[in-house]
Amino acid sequence: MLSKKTKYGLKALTYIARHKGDTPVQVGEIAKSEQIPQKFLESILLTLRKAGILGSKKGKHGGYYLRKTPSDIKMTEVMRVLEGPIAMVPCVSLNFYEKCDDCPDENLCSVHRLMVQVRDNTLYVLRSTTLEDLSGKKYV
Amino acid sequence: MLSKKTKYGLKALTYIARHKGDTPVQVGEIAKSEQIPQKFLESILLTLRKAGILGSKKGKHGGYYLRKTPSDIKMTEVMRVLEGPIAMVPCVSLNFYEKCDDCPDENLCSVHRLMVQVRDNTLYVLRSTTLEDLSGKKYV
DNA sequence: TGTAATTCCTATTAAATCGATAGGATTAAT
DNA sequence: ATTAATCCTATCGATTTAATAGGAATTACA
Repeated sequence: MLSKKTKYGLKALTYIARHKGDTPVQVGEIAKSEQIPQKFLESILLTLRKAGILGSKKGKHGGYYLRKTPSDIKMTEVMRVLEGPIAMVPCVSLNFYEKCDDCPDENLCSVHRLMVQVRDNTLYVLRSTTLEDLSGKKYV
Repeated sequence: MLSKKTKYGLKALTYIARHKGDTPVQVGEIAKSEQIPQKFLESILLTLRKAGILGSKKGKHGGYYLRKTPSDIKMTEVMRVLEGPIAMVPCVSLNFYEKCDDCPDENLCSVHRLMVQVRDNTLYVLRSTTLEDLSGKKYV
């Protein structure tokens, strides 16, 4: 299940990507427009900034902006920052690998092999989708 | 993240599918072999039985057996019973659909559209994989 | 220079979920 | 009867999630 954190984060990124002009976008504006609790959104954007996806300007007339052009922001990156591992089990995770306590041999584990398939298919989608795709009106 | 419930359930189903002979398989045997807490596994197999995937025989020499041949047990079915919706958000779920409170129009929601893609790819894998695939030695 | 507006940071909380355990009721074979 | 198994309900502790609270730091601008 996708966490609200990730959902809100994706919506906020989309909002910022659609924003015209070179002024940063304020949390309050996004929160209001997307119906997201402002304080919660603050912490999410902070996470995205620390991950290098967003930049920020403090003080009056401050706000957030993208550090890269939307077509360079892949969904794999965003999902890993907000949601964590893309794999459904740590033992098939590329970026957050962990061995299972139980499984003596991963290659013989039926669950492992199934989850590799799921991971590969999910990765394909997330790698080939960028923020530009999300923020466009059309979506193929 | 895949719950332990689902992971244990898949391992147990695989174990039962590999079992030779027409005697039912006992919880204790599976628990021991797969390193699963027995009481926890009991409740999982009960769930699978109520969902019609497993049958059971009570009393001495009792146990669990498959209600269908392994090649007829799709991963979509098992996952929905144990893990719940396959979709990452309720608003793109085929079997557990729920409208989002926020989103006024799903077709305009960037998250919705991304999650449809993820769902379709995951569904493809889970639909085309059966318990027979899991329990076979080889896996393509 | 002061005030308002904004991001930044840490801590806390309420609720939900997860993983597991407990204890016995029921059923069937011998 | 006795034994061995599934069946059922309830509970518990730990973790995670979603959100809130309160204020510190920074900046624009009158």
